[in-house]
Formats: sequence, structure tokens, C-alpha cells
Amino acid sequence: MKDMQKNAEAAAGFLKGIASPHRLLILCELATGEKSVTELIEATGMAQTSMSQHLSKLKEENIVTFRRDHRLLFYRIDNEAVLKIMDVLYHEFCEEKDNNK
Amino acid sequence: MKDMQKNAEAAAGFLKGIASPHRLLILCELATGEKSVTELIEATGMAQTSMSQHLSKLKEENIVTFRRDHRLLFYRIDNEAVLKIMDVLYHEFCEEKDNNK
DNA sequence: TTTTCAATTTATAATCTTATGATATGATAA
DNA sequence: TTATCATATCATAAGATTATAAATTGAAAA
Repeated sequence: MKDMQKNAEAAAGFLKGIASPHRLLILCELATGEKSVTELIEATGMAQTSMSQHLSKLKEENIVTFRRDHRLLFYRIDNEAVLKIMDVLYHEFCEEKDNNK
Repeated sequence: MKDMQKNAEAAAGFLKGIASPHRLLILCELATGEKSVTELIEATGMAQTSMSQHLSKLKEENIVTFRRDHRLLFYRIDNEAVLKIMDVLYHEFCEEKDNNK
């Protein structure tokens, strides 16, 4: 069982896929359901090119997929592990702040 | 509740702390209990300077702490969230492989 | 068909990350 | 005290990531 090295590389690649403030923000938006690229841009205030690049990275790591509806591309989260990790992150970095508000 | 930006940055910083094959390997070693830097170097085959830098990054993100015993520094995981995420990663990137082996 | 709209791709410069080698520190054994 | 062991820090070059601007694609409306 010395694929630990290989496993670590795969896991690290996956983590790098989500280890960015912009991509986490995108994922938070998608957590409530699929959204078009335009909607994501409006919701996050990111530049269009930047959004495209971040979505492309999320696709590369098999974290999101999309479907086309007319001119619009609708992205959605397609990864169980990411949902679990977002849950952990929510408790660690978002929930506490609500309480002592 | 528009600290989403702030929360995303904090969470991304934390994720970057573990999003490295080397640091994941270190964390796997520490998952079985505390270890000295020398033990970690032997177990992972990493260079001494590199190990020191990675441990330093893990300290920065409050993922590990250490205690001194004579000349040796013993590091250990000191973060619940990281343990939960490692559990998710294990199921996603390690467990499957055992089965179809 | 041509134009327009939604999105991607390409190119590039700025910034981060990482590995490596050299030096420094701090604790202890000689 | 000095030498040695365990570890950290510093400096630097190579590589990866990111933001931005410009050009490109593909679908559909005119």
C-alpha cells in the first residue's frame, strides 16, 4: 500500500481545486442550486474572464459540471466530497460568527 | 451577513495549508500520533529544510502544534476540522483503491 | 446570412509557492 | 566551554497561480 504518494497527489490536486477564495465563493453560490455563468458573475462581482478560468479549474477537478440551455451555461456541483468539505468549512469559518453577532 | 468574502478568505487559507502532497503525507503520519521531526523526515523521505518549512506552514494555519522533549520537537495535529477533511479525503482517494486491488 | 450575446481560450505580467543550499539557533553531551 | 545534534531561518531560483486584456467560438435572434 505504498500508493500513499499517488493518493496524496490526487487529494492535493483536488484540494487545490477548491483552495481559493473566489472558487469557494462560486461553490457557495452553487450550493443553493445550479446557476448560469452570468448569474455567478453578478452574485460574486468577479470579472468574466476570471470566472471562466475558475470554472474551468473546477471542471478539471471534476467538482462541477454544466448543461447548456439556449445561450446560457448552467453550472452545478457534481461532487459528494466537496459538499462534505464545505460543510466542515461552514462550521469552522462561518457559523461561529453568526452567534456572537 | 456579507462577511462571506472574509470567511472565504479564511477558509481558503486553511485549505491551502493542507493542499500539498507533502503536507498531506506529513498529516497522514501525524494521524497515528505525535512524531519528532526526524521521524517525519525518515517516514516521508523529504529534505530537512523542506520539512521545516512545511511544518511551519502547518503551524501558521493552526493545524499542528509541538512540544519539546530534550533535543527533539514532537509535532501533533491540533485541529478538528483537518481530521474531518482527512476522513473525507481518505474515503475519496485511498479507500477505493484497496478494494479493486 | 449577419449581428449579437454568452462564454471560452490565449497571452502575459504580477504574485505566490516550493525546493535547495547555506547559515544560524538552541539544547545537551563531552 | 566546546562540539554536536536537531531543528529553524534566510536567500534564491524554478515553477505554479492569478488577474487582466484581447481575440475566438458557438448559438440564436434579427
